[in-house]
Amino acid sequence: MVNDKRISDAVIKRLPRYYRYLCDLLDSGVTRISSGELSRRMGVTASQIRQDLNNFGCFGQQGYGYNVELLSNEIRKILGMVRTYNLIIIGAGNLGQALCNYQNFAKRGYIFTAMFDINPDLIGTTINGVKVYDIADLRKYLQENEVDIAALALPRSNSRPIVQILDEEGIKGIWNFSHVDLKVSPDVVVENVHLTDSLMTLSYRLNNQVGE
Amino acid sequence: MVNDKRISDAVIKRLPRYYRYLCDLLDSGVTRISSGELSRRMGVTASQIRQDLNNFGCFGQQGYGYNVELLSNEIRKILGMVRTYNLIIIGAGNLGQALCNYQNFAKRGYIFTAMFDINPDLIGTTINGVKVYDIADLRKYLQENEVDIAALALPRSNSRPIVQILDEEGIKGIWNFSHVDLKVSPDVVVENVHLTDSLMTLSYRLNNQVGE
DNA sequence: TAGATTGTTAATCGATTAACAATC
DNA sequence: TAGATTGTTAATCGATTAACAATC
Repeated sequence: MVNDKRISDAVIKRLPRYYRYLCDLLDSGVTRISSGELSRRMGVTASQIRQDLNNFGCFGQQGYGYNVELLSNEIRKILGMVRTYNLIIIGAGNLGQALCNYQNFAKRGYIFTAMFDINPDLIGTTINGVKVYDIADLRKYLQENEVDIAALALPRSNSRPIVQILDEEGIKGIWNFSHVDLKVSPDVVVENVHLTDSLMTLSYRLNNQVGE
Repeated sequence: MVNDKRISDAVIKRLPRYYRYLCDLLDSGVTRISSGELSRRMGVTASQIRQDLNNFGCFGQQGYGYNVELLSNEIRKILGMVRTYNLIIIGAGNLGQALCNYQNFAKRGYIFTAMFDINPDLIGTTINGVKVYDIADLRKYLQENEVDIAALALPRSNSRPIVQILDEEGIKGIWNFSHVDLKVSPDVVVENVHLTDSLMTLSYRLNNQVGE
């Protein structure tokens, strides 16, 4: 894909939701949908749906709407879900294990290939078929294996040196669950999941009764 | 607080990050900070920081900047972190257990008081001091106990009837980890954490090398 | 063909940034 | 006092919504 005008983050963040609705429609046997009908179901404007999609191509047909299967496939392509990704998990604690045990990721092509921890009791064990390595072997592992994404599921206090190793060994993406902003090379993609921040936002809205 | 002009979601979402930086500053013994210096550290504009804060009050002083402790306290108040919240976790699987075991939430006043599951092997057990109840007893529990927030950590297929019970029994907030959009009364606050969506966004950016 | 619905341009709305008077 | 920095207004930028010609 040639780099046309840069696509805004707001649009990208909406794509997975479109994809989810389209998959649901497909499952319930709906073959075509108009932006108007989809807008009613999703609670967004039809204009926005059409604008968003037209950032990537013309997937609809005047007078008909969108073919659900075709459109869902297109979005899958746009999101890069037409290949598999190798993920490692740094931190084999509760969260790391939860991620590793969650079956839906593998279904969509996100494959956990290794976990790393500092705790000797965990090193050498296997979680959902994934081996837990000594964190000391992280660099070696990265040099010998193809890794796309590292999920950071460790306390923020330990993340700095780990992130440096990941960066130096050319990691492409970091899925960051540790409660700190990462400093990495500009070509490393970081996706933050700050659970504490999310909970704070929730409690703000609880007290200022925004509702929905 | 009187309902002035409605404060935008974008602003609210940035508050926890300000709060995090301010706490870090406090920990490292910094007592005052200007919007200019904070903007350099956080990588946002000073204008934005001042605009954001002035939605809630005048916390700074010309020629001086902001008192770190005072400002962090103000933001804590704004976010509603000056009281405790009772949370229950629906779904005592890996994710539910991970949430329950994470110590940082309790530190900030988010207290897990009960878990619920459908699995007989889990019911009656205790995780990090929190008892796992039969999901069949959810309604009764809600009627007999003060619950502020329910964390939904269960498969999407099971969420519908559970959400209805929560709604009917007057839950105030739902922290939704299940991969589906909830239909609830307009006064129930929903905060979504869609991990799969987050991973899709990451893989999009991986393929379209946005970097940072 | 007539009706429906897209793709796309134009209008509106809101959020971010810049500028600067007020003031500590 | 002079320098620094806020709070706030004005300018800019970008995102959302509305409108409609094109066309299936």
